[in-house]
Amino acid sequence: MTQKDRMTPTAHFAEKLRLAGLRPTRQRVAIAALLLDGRHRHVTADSLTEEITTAGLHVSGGTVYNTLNQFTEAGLLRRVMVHNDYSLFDTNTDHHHHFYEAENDQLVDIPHDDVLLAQLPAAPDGHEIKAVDVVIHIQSKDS
Amino acid sequence: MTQKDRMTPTAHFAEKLRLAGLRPTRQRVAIAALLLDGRHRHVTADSLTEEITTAGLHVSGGTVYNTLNQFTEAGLLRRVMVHNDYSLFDTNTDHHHHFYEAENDQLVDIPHDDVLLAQLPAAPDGHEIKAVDVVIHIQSKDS
DNA sequence: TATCTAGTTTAAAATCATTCTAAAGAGCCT
DNA sequence: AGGCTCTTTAGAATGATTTTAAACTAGATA
Repeated sequence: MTQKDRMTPTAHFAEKLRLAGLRPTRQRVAIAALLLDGRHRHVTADSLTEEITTAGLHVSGGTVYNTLNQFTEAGLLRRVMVHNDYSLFDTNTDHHHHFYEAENDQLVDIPHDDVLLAQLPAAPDGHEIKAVDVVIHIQSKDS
Repeated sequence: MTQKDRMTPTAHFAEKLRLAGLRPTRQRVAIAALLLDGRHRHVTADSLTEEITTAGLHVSGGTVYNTLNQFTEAGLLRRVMVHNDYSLFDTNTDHHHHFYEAENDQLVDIPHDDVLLAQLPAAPDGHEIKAVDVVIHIQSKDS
């Protein structure tokens, strides 16, 4: 039985935040409990606010944005770039890619191994590769 | 000597727009002359407005946005998705990828052949692949 | 446990890229 | 030239995100 198993859910997420260098405030722990439970999904500031409300809680709009940015910065979330309308965050931080259907603004994960990058260019002088994002744009066959 | 060689620059771009299904208005021809001359680069609504001004012309803000969107829709430009701050357009519509350095908001083209996608997943049912975008995020080694 | 302080949260205002509006203008067909 | 539709215009509106300044709190210290 690990330490984690003995912790209350709150203590578990508080610890996770501390490890990520973030002070475990009430708001951050609440959001972590919603987003970092291992379920993989895509959220927006709006959808997260909705979840918070549904959970019977309240976190100000500014804090929702700040938290999403801080979690991303800390590597607890991943920002997905497919359009410029609003920010999308992925609770799956493992290396994987995405299908994106613009017409319905649908984002679907692609398992890591389904894309094989056989050859990559060297990073420009003085730079190193931080991440490789592959977005496959798709559309309905009949559209 | 081709037809194109005999045309005035304006007639050449007007023709290009017509072929793309866009009525060659004064504003669209002017923007086409700036962006579609074969030079590969990345522009924003702002940088384009600046170019227009430098050329001694004036096009309203709304029209700059509309034109950028219409050109993209028509396949004369390509939208590049690397951040959510503002829209970026690539005058190179050939298939190629990008390096992106977030720290300095630097976007660099990667020649088509420098990335080899050896394996791609099948598109979800009823869908087909429209485009595959690869963005390689880089950072300075010392940062 | 009371106190302190830096980091946080808050609601509201501010920002800023982009889109929309209604009126004036311009391709282009006859 | 006349007319019809598509465009352009300046300015207002939108909407996501950030900023503000004041109130609050986690965590360290006494």
